[in-house]
Amino acid sequence: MTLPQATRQRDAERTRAEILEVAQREFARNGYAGARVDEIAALMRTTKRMIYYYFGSKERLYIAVLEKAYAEVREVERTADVEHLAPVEAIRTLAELTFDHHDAHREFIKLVAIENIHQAEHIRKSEVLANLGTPVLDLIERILDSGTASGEFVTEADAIDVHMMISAFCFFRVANQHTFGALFGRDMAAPEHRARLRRMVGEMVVSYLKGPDRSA
Amino acid sequence: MTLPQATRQRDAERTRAEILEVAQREFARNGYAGARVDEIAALMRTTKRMIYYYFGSKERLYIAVLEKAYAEVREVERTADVEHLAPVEAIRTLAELTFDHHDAHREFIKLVAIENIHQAEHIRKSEVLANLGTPVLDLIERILDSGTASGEFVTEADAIDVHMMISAFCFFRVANQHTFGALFGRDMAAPEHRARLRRMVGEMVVSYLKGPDRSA
DNA sequence: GCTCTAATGTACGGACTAGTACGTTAACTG
DNA sequence: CAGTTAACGTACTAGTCCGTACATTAGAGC
Repeated sequence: MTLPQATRQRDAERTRAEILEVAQREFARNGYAGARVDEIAALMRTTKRMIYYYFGSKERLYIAVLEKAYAEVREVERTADVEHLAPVEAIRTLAELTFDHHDAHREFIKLVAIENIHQAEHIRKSEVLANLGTPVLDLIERILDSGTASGEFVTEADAIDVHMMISAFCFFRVANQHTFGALFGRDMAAPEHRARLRRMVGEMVVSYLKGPDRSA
Repeated sequence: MTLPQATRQRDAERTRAEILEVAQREFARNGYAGARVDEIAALMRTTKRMIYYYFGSKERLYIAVLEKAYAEVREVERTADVEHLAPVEAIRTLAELTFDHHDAHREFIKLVAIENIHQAEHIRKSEVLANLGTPVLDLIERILDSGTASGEFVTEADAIDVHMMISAFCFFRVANQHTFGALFGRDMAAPEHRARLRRMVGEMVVSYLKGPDRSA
């Protein structure tokens, strides 16, 4: 049989994938400037030569890592299934799923933080990422429309605002856990806090959208 | 007169201060690993030799930058005067002040983001920062107690949670503006969005604390 | 099996970068 | 105004790090 064997010694796909995987860890851990090409090579079965063979430069490797990470995240977003729920529960569930999602993709969070330090210059160099629409915005918009129509939501807010509010909470809890922990002595990643904060983000966005008119 | 003149050529205080100032810009712009000691020196009236004379190493310089930045921020927090307001307005105003504060200290925000990428290892090395209490927590606690006593706040939340919620929103808007802008085409720093988001953070925290029991 | 090329390994270069050895001078003290 | 020292400048080093020239081989197609 001439089918590609799992044990074959030369396998472009596999080598490329391994480089991306190891590189993501290294970049997430040390930032762009702090990441070492030699270190990435040392953690692989292959050599530094291959990194340049497949990606050309440290920067293009970094961009490839970003593209892969964003692609995976988008895939998860696409599978969020909350539209069968009533608006209040739909938006609460979406917030909690976003929370779980941030909780589960810490390396991605770090890459985003790193990219912001560099003012997103690498994302802007990538045609793939620059044109990456986000289906979650459409989803939020439909939920908001539905909630406004039924009168459950009274606060005027657009989908981007709501997405931002949810993301801010979830992102901060993961991205800033270290300085927050050092300064306030609270580990936001610990199970007991994690569970409470998860409920909090749902309550927060629902309360906000239901609006202030409670003394009516 | 032997008073130190503004034009004197040798002035330890002034040199030290200038190094810290330039270093803060350089670290905030490029991250810890990306910052160049030579570049800091090139942007000053003095030389690299002085950086090592006063701070000993790149890392100790970085820690000194962090300490100074945190000290300034704490000073601002200390001057927040909202306790004469009723609980709802107090917490709303505090949120908006926090918003303004983040808006005005972008370099500090970046330093915090950078420090989190390094898992706060430098903060933990600093005795000054490790023991930096935060008066804002006491303030929030008093507001919450007051609001709970008057029945205006029904949601159970502690001061750290509320502080986290506010900080997350304000921090994210500044820290993630670049990737957010690149992906969603919205500049959260633009004046029109800035003003709306400022109202949003106040509304958000007030709505959350007032709680869900509006259909009573 | 032979050939051709994609895939891989080795060894090194050139530029950069944190840190320092050594020398000098301004300014305070008495 | 002489002596002392804190403050400062120059020139260099040792090591690091991205990138590459050159050599080699596995495997696909004929």
